[in-house]
Amino acid sequence: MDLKEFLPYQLSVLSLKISNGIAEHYQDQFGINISEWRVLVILYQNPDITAKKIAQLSQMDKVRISRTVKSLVNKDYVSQKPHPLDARAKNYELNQRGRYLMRAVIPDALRYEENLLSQLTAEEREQLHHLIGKFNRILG
Amino acid sequence: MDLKEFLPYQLSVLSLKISNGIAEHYQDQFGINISEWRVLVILYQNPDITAKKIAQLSQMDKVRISRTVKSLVNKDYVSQKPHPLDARAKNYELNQRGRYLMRAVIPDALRYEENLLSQLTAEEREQLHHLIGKFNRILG
DNA sequence: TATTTTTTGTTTCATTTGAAACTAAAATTG
DNA sequence: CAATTTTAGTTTCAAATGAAACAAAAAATA
Repeated sequence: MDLKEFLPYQLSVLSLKISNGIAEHYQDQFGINISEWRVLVILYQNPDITAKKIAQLSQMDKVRISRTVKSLVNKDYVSQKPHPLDARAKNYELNQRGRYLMRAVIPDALRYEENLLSQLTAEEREQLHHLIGKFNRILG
Repeated sequence: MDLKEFLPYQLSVLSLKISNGIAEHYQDQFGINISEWRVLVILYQNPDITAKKIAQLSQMDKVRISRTVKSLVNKDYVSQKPHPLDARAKNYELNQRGRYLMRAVIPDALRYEENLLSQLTAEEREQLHHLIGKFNRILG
């Protein structure tokens, strides 16, 4: 039994390497963490949604969403308004500063991904894509 | 820009799914967490080593090693003795209970991995192995 | 309509984490 | 061989996390 050959271990190490690299980069360049980045992407594509919807779309826990949205409102990237039909909820959307930020961050993120993927052959990229899909189906 | 298609996001979700699944399983079945599991595997293969050596072999932080080893000693799976040449360090090894535990845990872990891998074709397994190696080389 | 149950979101609490500070010992240097 | 630097490991601190308890509103039920 060799830990280094054990698949779950390999995946965990790999994924940690990638997320830590990205987290550090976003923090340095834009002062946002991974949770904030994820919520920002969701809001970029889905204006005027509630925390619940953000949780669904991001696969993140509701406590984390609550805190992340609060932080993004404090940092003045996101604005909130009362939900028209449900007094418990609020609708969130990127404000001008938020949209401006995203126009800088997104190309940067895509470059990061592109840089990673560019070091694979077309065949390897295809295989990677296929395997991720397969694992997600297996793991539900 | 679709978060669900973004490679770092996909990898993070995938790896979290797998580690959480395993962590829960180990906790339920054996009362040990991922850190403990990793250190136990290392000690199974490397008797009489120091915390520093465990850190090197496991890729884990020294603070985490310090706490994990302490916990394993408290749970009476690991014994310690003074290092013959360095009074700062101790040598750790599995005791009888620890070896007994590992004889139960390791086949269980291998079954878990086996079950995951068995749902891939031989070709997919080969590709997976290749891609993990490649990513590790890319990411240093 | 009044009561109960469910849902949305926040807060509290305990746990995990690792950076930084620290202790003590070993190695190096003058 | 004293003084300094490095190393092994622990403790302290602050941040991140999520389960559980909570508040408030909506929905379901009687």
